Amino acid sequence: MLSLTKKTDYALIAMAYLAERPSQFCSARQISQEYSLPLPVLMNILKTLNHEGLVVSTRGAKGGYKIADDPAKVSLARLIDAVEGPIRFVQCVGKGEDDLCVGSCPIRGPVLKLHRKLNDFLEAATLADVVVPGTEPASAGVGTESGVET
Amino acid sequence: MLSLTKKTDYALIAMAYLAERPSQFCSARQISQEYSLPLPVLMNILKTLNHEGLVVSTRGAKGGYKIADDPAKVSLARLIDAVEGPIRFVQCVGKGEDDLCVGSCPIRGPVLKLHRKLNDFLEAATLADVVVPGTEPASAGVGTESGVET
DNA sequence: CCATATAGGACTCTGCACGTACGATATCAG
DNA sequence: CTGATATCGTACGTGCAGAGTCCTATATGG
Repeated sequence: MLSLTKKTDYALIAMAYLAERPSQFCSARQISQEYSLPLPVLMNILKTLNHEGLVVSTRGAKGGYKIADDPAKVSLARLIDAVEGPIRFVQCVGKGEDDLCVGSCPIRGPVLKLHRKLNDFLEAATLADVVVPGTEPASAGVGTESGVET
Repeated sequence: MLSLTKKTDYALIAMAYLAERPSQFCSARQISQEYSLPLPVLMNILKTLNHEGLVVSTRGAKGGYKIADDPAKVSLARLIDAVEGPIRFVQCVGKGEDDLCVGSCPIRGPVLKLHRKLNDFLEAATLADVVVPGTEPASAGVGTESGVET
């Protein structure tokens, strides 16, 4: 349904937390308590992030995680890709020989363009856009300020 | 995982098919045979599209579906919303009192902005962009005008 | 009347998101 | 050295949504 999973939510929160403390190691417990996230889940996510190189880890007592790169250099696309796997706006993006797209699919080309647009959008949006409250992420000239409720 | 479902794929194909034949009624069987889609599924989708007012239907022999509006006026957001329900880039968009966002969520505001950007992007992209091959789909302030060319 | 087509359900099956659990390993404090 | 704390790796279980099927009713054309 065109939504990110909770994993990405958690990952975003954790990365935001770490981005604000770039010089210290923070334990998963810290973050989970701060935002009431289920600890085991968060640990799994941090493990993944570590494995993908988005954070660095230190084991043992006083260990924890630290952000690996400058938040301004971490695109949302990379984060999502790390946590959820490759982004595929439509099914037949990465294959080329999808069962639907065997030469007869009339919407393949344009939809691919849309996919790239979305991808570029997520590439351009960085962690810094999410962390810093005042920042306008990628020219937000859209005035849709009304009624987000329901 | 940030992807559209097959329903949307099918709906897009069906709508594209109907958009190219705006003056005649086409049966679900026609479309399903043309693109090798499972007929019952396609019928379900067309039923939904009809219910949402995106197509008009005629029952009985020689019946079928016809596109309801000008393809240029049908946004992808509307189509997706019709088929898959409300678009929610992140979990806590439509509620305001999500379990995660009880005042302490540090990424809520910026993420909401991202959500709106994505939404506007899908609002701006229309069926015509998908149907007509040469059209540039929706340069709708999503930023990143990196010339993505096939 | 009969064939064809949609209308509108209910229904099953499967995969993934989500959360849990356990043992192993590495570091710090005493 | 020993114990406490933390990550590491992996495996398991549950619940829900996506994907597809089936059935009956209804309307139209021949």
